[in-house]
Amino acid sequence: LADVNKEVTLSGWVSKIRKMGGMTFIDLRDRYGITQLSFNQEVNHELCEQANKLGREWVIQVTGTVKERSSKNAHIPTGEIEIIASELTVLNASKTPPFTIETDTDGGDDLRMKYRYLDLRRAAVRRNLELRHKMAFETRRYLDERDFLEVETPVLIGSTPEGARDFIVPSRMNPGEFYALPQSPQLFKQLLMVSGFDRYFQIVKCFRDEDLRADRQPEFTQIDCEMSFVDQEDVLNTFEGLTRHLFQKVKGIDIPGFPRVSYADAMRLYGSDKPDTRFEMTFVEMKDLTTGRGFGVFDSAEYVGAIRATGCASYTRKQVDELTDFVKRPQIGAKGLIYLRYNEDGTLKSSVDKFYNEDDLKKWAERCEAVPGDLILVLAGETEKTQKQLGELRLEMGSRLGLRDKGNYKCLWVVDFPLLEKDEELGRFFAKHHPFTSPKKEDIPLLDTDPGAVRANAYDLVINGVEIGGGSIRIHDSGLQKKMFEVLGFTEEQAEAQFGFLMNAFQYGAPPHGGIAFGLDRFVSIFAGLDSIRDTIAFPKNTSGRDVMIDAPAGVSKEQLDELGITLEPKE
RNA sequence: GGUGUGGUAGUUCAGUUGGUUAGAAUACCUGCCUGUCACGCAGGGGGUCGCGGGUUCGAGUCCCGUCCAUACCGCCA
Repeated sequence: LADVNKEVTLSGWVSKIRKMGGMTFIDLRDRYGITQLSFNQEVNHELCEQANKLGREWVIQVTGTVKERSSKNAHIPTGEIEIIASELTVLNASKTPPFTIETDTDGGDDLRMKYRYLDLRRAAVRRNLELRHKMAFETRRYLDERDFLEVETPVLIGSTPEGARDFIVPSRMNPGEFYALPQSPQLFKQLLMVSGFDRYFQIVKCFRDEDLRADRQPEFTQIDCEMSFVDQEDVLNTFEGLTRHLFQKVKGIDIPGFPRVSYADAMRLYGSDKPDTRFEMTFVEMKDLTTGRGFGVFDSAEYVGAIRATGCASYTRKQVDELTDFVKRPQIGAKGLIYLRYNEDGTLKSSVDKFYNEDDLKKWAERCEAVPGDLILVLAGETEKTQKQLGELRLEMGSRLGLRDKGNYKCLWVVDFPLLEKDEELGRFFAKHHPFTSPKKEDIPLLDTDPGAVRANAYDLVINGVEIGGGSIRIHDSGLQKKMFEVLGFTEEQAEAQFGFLMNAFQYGAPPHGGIAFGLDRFVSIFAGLDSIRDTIAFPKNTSGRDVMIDAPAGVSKEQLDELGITLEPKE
């Protein structure tokens, strides 16, 4: 409104045309929003006719005077003003786009990705990229103020067999040999610590050739950080600070200090190493209360666990059946679901009344701190599996009860991860984080006796049930590193061949160090309230790893293959 | 690799028990309309029902295969 009566020149795209007969209104869209242009037959007949000939998404330049509208639109920011056009230039015509360029577009995901350059014209998508920019910018500012140095690390590196599948790049100058794209700059950032860059960060593309999900892309961006002369507490404090800084500067939200939970407690209370702490509904162990009444399922179970759903005693048979079907889906894999209704009138009704009398059930309710109106859901079986299943059920109930509000942010550190994970099929241990993660000092003796019980100086940042980042304090002692490779089943030769350069470097005065990496795409999706990271990325891939816009990947010419010394087997 | 869901107009979708000429909304085109902003009104054009095979007098609909998309499981140190 401050610009009223000023003459302005605007350039942009024709978003909408409303022809009223004697008047024509055009919504002009540019990066900053929508402005209404007004044309009037009586005032300028020729210009109005010209405006009537425009089509959607034509690029135009308009000169005119800013006027206060006689009828205002309270729904849009520029709804009080319009431009009375005096000059109109068509800079470029446009084909009619295959979907509407609006916040509530009629285009499906498939089509939007094929015409991503049009999709990006939509304010809803553009805002995500603006948010991403702001988060990256504020990250750089926060880390710069704390003397972190951004250093670029190579993208063409060597393949390592540990961890995710590598993307492989053939080397023309070294026929038969291949680069790999980094899954993360892990080794390089540790080498930078040896070099004395005691605070490093990089906002960096990483690559993993694994199957995709809504929150997984083959190339994704990490805020990758490493610090020297620090312990776990320093790293946690620094990056809790970064997270709070981002919430403050980008979302305008003050988040209190992050609670911490050990991996063991997270599994015991939530059945997940990335619990959604926007709601409680923690697990209650029921094994001792449920054994010895002749109910075989519970008697034979290693674990019996319950959750209490507040106010759900009124659930119909159909609703309980839905929950039973939910936990019995193959992806979850429970055998069945036991319920106990604590009715409003104080009576108790369960699906196992045959085996348990009212006193028994009363004890269940007490253990769960249930009150009349509550519904108790019980799963039983092998401990680890059942906890995971109960965790899925907990999330489902949280969603059903509306306890997972996207605008409510709960941050959590999960700490004390196990160092190793046993692969039951191969019968050997793998590093849960990576092989350079340091064990807790007091657990080092267990490396020989009970490796599975060794806890690591490793931590994850979880926001609303999404793993946003993780890291660890690394091993900087070559003796301990050797021991670690031993436990992981590496021969000395294998360790030397794959990580020799790091082992060598560690012999030249490696400082104690540790770090963390945040998934920027996921971080942005949480801030934007999106379930998928796809719309936080300008040009994402679909679930088959394809870019449907440029149609990649695609075949290459025989000449290109010949230069690389690559021969393709004919498809069978 | 596995399980589920989906594929019909430019787009988003509906389509009954297998049965006449496959519909709606929106977009597009034409005309009318001087304060619209999801403008309105009247009219019009627009379909390889993903693809291949089968059952049947007859298939968008049923069966088999296949491709594509998507969510999840496996996988993702």
